[in-house]
Amino acid sequence: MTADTGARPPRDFRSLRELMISQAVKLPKRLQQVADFAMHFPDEIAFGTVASIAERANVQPSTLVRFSQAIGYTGFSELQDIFRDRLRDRHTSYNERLAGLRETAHADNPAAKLLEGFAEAAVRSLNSLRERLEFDQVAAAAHRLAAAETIYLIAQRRSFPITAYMNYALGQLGVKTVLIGSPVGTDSETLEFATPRDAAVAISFTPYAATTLTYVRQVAARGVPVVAITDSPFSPLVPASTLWLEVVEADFQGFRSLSATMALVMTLMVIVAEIRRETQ
Amino acid sequence: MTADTGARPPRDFRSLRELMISQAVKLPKRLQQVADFAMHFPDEIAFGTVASIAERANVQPSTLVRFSQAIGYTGFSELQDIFRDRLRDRHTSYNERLAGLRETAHADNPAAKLLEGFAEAAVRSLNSLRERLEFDQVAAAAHRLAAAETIYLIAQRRSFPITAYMNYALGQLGVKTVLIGSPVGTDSETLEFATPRDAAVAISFTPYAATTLTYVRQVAARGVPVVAITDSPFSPLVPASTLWLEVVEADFQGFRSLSATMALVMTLMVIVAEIRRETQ
DNA sequence: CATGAAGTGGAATTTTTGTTCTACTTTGCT
DNA sequence: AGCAAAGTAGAACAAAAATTCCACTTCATG
Repeated sequence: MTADTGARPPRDFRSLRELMISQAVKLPKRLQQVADFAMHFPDEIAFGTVASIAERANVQPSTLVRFSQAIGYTGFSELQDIFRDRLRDRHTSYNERLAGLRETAHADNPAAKLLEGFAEAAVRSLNSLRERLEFDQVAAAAHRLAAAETIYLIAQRRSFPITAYMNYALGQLGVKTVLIGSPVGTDSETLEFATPRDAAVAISFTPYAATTLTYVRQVAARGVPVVAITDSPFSPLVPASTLWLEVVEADFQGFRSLSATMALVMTLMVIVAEIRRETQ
Repeated sequence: MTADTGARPPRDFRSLRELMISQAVKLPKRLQQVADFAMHFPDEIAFGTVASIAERANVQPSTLVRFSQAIGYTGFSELQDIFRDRLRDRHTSYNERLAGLRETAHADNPAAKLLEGFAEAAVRSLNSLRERLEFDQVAAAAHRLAAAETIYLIAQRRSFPITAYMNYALGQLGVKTVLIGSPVGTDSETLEFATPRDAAVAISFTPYAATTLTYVRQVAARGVPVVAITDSPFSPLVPASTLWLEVVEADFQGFRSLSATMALVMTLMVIVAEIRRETQ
């Protein structure tokens, strides 16, 4: 064993990078060459094989293993994991570090840990939405909804709060809505009043609530345009709807965030209100 | 060979995604399951091994290979390359893209700007909560609620979705709740059943809904412990409640985020459930 | 410049991984 | 209901990978 300090090796890319740059451990020529290569082409380390990387770095395969061990890992694969994690949840890495800092601060406080988890899941969901949302579809959905006389809001269980909020907010904006999911149990009858001049918004995530799907099919059969908000192209809502938007919420401890969906419907509602104002 | 169209398979992630969504090739159940998984956890495909992915997706290793071949690749590795390439050129420019894409590409896109605003407000709210929340108070609140026979949930207007969510989630956790704010108009009578052995959660932000305050005073007068969630020490809810938690939500275009409050109540609910489990 | 320790290259070995094959199950059709 | 076709699970196999090992080279030191 060469430069092994006995200390534990870095668990994340950031500190591994620090270590390599600082040269706290003086590495022999070939190993230093590997370090340089790794900092220069981190993706190569993440995706390559020992053989392929060795070739590109003009080094023997065994050198890569020795390098990994010199830093303190048991083998090359462990080192590679660090490089892969870095690419895994690209946008979470920053937040995770923040979380790590906080965790040490309130290490023994379960409430702090939980809040951190939920907040982190929410932020992750929001970032993924920012990156992946198809804004054309949002605009198309908004036009559909703006043209509707009445907007029927369909959601059950954990998605119900979203439609409850839409019901309130759209009311404030002067848009006529009907909130499905009332405890009165007359939802199906209520939906019989919907016409093709109206529209519906349906929200459902895995595992898709059966009644939501039933209602969507009911109104779709009546020719009512349906905007679905769901979490996968393979959601049963997709084939039943006119138009759909994808939101994937991260979860923590089995509780799925609602933040991204909330942000999406807020966006949608504001655009609907704007179109209404323009076309009046 | 199954659904192989003979056509050449996609060379980049984007078109592969399209293909899977469009269902141009109708896939059998297990292969569809793989497609679903791949779209949900693309990173898993990029870094995992056939065995590890198969396990996570609840599928046999051979299914992954058949899936790849059904799309037109010669084997799994070719498919995996697509997923890896996607991460390769993403990360390098992620920060630039974040800054650049949003401002240049969507410069004229109102939907993107709105979403950006709402997402940003949500993140800001969450961060402020993380920094400022008094975790001791959360623990105290959780103990009060855990000791309650029934938890009454009081909120109106824009806060109602929060209690609607709590009603659902606490139900899942086996905690008995009563959701105030039903359209039936019998809320005040319902609250007459509350006793000091119960508890209430009241949520209200500026401008404080009058009925929420009325209800809080009503139950407080009956000796029911009240946990208030509000946005200022000067909120009228504070003097009327046993215990209060502060959440300040940022807003954008007049729409206040609900993300921080959501994260807070999730935290609270999990702790309540934990205490219940321990003391039973 | 002799000598031991550290470093290195390349082949040998072991482990992991992707792929193929076959018996069995499900599905769709008459 | 019966039968062919399509789909699937799981083990067997082949390929490719990581790791180890050992002979050889370089370097520092007295």
